[in-house]
Amino acid sequence: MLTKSSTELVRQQNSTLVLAALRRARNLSHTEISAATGLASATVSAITAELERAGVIAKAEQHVQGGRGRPRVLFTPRRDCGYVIVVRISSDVVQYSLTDYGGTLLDRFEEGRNHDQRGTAAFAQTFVDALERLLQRSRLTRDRVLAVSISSKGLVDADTGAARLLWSPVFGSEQLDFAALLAPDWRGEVMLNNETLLVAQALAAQAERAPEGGFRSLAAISLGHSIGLGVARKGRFGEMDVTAPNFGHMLHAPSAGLCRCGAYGCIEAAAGFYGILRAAFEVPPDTIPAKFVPIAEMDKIAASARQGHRMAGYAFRQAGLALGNGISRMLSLYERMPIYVTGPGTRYFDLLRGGLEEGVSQSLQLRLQGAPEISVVLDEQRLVFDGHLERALGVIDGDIAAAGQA
Amino acid sequence: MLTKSSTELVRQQNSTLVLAALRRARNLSHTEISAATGLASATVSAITAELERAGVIAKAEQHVQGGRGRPRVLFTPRRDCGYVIVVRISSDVVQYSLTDYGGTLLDRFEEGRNHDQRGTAAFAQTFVDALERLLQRSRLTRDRVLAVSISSKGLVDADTGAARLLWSPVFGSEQLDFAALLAPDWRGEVMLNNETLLVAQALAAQAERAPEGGFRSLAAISLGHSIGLGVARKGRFGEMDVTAPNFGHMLHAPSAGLCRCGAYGCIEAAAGFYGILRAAFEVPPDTIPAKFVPIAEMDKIAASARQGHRMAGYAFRQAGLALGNGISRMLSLYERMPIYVTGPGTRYFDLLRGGLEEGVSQSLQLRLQGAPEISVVLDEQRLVFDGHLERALGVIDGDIAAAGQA
DNA sequence: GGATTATTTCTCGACAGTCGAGAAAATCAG
DNA sequence: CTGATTTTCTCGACTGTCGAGAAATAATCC
Repeated sequence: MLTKSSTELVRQQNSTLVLAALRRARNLSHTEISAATGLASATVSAITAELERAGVIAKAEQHVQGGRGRPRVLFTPRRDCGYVIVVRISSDVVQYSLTDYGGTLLDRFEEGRNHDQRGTAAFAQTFVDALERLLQRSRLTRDRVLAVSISSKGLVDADTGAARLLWSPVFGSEQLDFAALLAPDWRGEVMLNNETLLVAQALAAQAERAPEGGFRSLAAISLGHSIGLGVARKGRFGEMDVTAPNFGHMLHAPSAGLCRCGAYGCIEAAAGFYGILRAAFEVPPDTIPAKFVPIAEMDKIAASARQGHRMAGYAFRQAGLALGNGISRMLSLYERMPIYVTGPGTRYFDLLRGGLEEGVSQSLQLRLQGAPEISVVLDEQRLVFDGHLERALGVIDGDIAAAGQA
Repeated sequence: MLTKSSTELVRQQNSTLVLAALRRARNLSHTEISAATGLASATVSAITAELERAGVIAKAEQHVQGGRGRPRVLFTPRRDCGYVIVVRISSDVVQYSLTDYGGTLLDRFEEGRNHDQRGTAAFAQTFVDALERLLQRSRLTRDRVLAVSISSKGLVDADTGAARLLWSPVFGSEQLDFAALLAPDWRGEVMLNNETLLVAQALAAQAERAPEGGFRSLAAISLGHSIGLGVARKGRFGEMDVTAPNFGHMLHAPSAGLCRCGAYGCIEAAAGFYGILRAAFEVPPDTIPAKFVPIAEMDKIAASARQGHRMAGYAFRQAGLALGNGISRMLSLYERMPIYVTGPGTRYFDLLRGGLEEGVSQSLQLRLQGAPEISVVLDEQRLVFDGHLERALGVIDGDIAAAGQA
C-alpha cells in the first residue's frame, strides 16, 4: 500500500535533492543548484534560505569569480553542522574514525581485538568506551554526533532502523544489537551494515557520478578468510538499493566440505582461505576449519601453485569454480551486471581466474547476454570507508530534510 | 538520483491512492475513502470530483442505507471506462480474455497452438487477428482497450515499457516484441510478464488484503514441463516489487544433465517433467530432452514410484533435491519467505517433498531463521489471470491519475 | 407530527509549496 | 560614468491539502 502524499513531503524531497547535489559538488551557486535539481530558481531560494536558517549550509565567504555579471555566491554544507563516527569491525582490529558533516576525516584510531574471544558483552563495553574516547579527543559531546555507522562481515538485520548483527565470523551467532546498546545516550542514527555492502555502495556511487552514466547495477565480491557479496541496483524510483545477500554461505556443492558456519558445502568452505588451505593440504573436508589463516601461509600455497604444484593449483581452481558457480547462480536470480572483486584474496586472482571463468560460464542467462565483466579493485578498506560516508551522510541529509518540517 | 517533486505529483499519487482503495473495495463512500487513504475529507471531495468529471468513477444510484444521518453515496469505478485484454500463452494453447475496467470477464476464447512450430512471424499474425476478433465479438474499438496484458513462460525483458520475450520454452531464443507488434494501431499499454511472476503477484495481493497483514515477501514456484519462479517483495516505499528470476535455468549441479536450453545442469533438467522422465527410465543424462511429456506419462511414473519402484522414486527424489537446493540458494540471496508451489507438477508433491525438504535444509540462513513454510496452491491458471488483472488495472489506474494532470 | 440527533457530504478560508517573470544587485567593459 | 551582462531575489499566480463548520438528510424521541 502506497502512502499518501502532501505538500510538506514535496518540500522534504526537494530539500534532500538540494542537499544531495550540494554534497556531490561540495559547493554550488544558486543557478547551479537550479540546473542540477531541475527546480525553479524561486524554489531554490526558498529551500536554501530554510537550510541556511537551520545552520546546515552556508554561503561561501569569497565570491571569487572572473565572470561578467553579478558574482555568484556559493552555498556549501557547514562542516560543523554535525559529526559522524565510523566503526569498521574486522576480525583482528576495530577502527574508529570521526568525520565532520562534510565527510573529512578528523580523527582515527584502531584497537586490536585479542583473539581470546571474550564474548559480545565485553566487546560492547570496549566499543562504547572507544566512542567516548573519540569524542573526548576532539572535545565533542554526544549530541553533536548525527550518526554512528558500523560495519562488520556477516549477516545483518535488513530492517530499516535495526542495527542487529545476526551472524558474523567474529562473534558467530551471538547477536549484537548496536541500536539497543547506544539507544539511551546517543540521539544520532545508529546503523550497521555488511562490509561488502558498503563496498558495493561506494562503487555504485562512483559509477553514478561517472560522466558516461547509465548505471543500472553492480556486484562487489570480497575474497578473504570469508566471502562477502554486495549488490547495488538502481530502484524503480531512481534510488540506490544495496543489499548484502548471504553469498558466502550459499550452498555450492556438498563436496565442498564443512564450513565455519556449521553447514556443509558453502561457497566459503571452498573459496575462503581456510577452504583453499584444506584442499591444498588434502585435509579431509569435514575437518573443523582453522580459526584463522595467516596471509603468509596463503602466500606460500600460492607460490607453490604458481610453481606448478598440483594440489595447490587444484585448491585455487576449486575455489574459483565455487565462486564462479555462485556468481552464475546469483546472476540467474538478479540480472547481468559487472562484478568487482576486492579483498585480500585478490592477490591470488591469477590462480582463481581459470576456475572462476569456467564456473561462471554455465548458464542460459550468460549464453543469452554474454559473460559479465569481472574486474579487480584494490584498496577495499578505502572503499568500505567511502561506503560508510556515502550511506551515513545520505541518511543524515534525509533526517535534516524531514526535521525541517517538524 | 531521485527526481524532483511538485504539487501536481502529490495530486497524482493521492489520486492513484483513491483509485486503488476503490478498486479493492468495489465501492466506497466519501468517508470510507477518507478513512482508507488517510486523506482529509476535503481532499477526497476534490479528487473524486475530478475523477467523476473524467468519467472514471461514478456515484452509485441507490443509496441503500439503514444508518441514521444523511445517506452515504457510494463511489464505484465505471466499468465502461475502458477494457483490458488478457492473453495467456501456454505451450499448447493461447487464451484470449476481455474484461472491463472493473475486472469482470466479458468474453474469452482459446486457440490451439499446432506443435509444428511455424515460427514467431506466423504466431504474430494469428495473435493480432485474435485480438481483432475479440474486439469484434464485443463490438468494441481498439481505442477503448486500455491495456493488453500478455503472459508466457520464459524470460522477459525487465525494462518498464518493454514487452520483449527474450527466451521461452515455446519459441526458444527467437525473440518476440509485442510492444513493437501493436505499436502503431493500439494506444493502450502493452505489457508482457512471466507467468509465475503473475502468480506471485496474485498471491501477494491476496496476502496484502488479508486482515492479519504484515506481508513482506513470498515466492511462487510453478512445477511442470519447465520450472518457473516469481518473487514478490514489498519495497522501501510500500510498493509491490515482483520479479521472475531465471530460476529454472539456474545451475543446480553438472550431474543434472543436458537441459532444453542447451546448458548442462539446470534445475529444470532435473526437476522439469522431461528431467524426471529421463531419470526414471535411466536415459543417459546428455540425451536431448523430449519436446513434450504427456501428463499421462508422468502419472504412470508417479504411480510406479508410489508402488515402490526404485528408479521412479529416485527420479522424483532427485527432482525434489534440485528444487530444494535451488530454493535454499534463492533464499540465501533474498531472505526467508514462504514458498507457494503451483502448476501441474503439484500432483506429485508427495513424491517430491522428501528430496525438497532435504535440499532446502542445507544453509546457514535456514538454521538461523528456520525452514521456510512451503505450501501447495492449486488452480494456477486462475492465479495467473488474477495476477494479470492486478497488474494491468494497477498500471491503468496510474495512467489515469497521470493523465488527469495533462 | 415536529423537534432533535446523528451522520455524511460539501464548501470555504488558511496554509504550504512551486513556478515564471521581472526587478534588483553587482560586476565588468568601454 | 554608463551600459551590458549575469546572478540573485521577490512577487503574484497557481495547485494542492487540511480543518472547521455549514448544509443535507434520515432515524429517533416525545
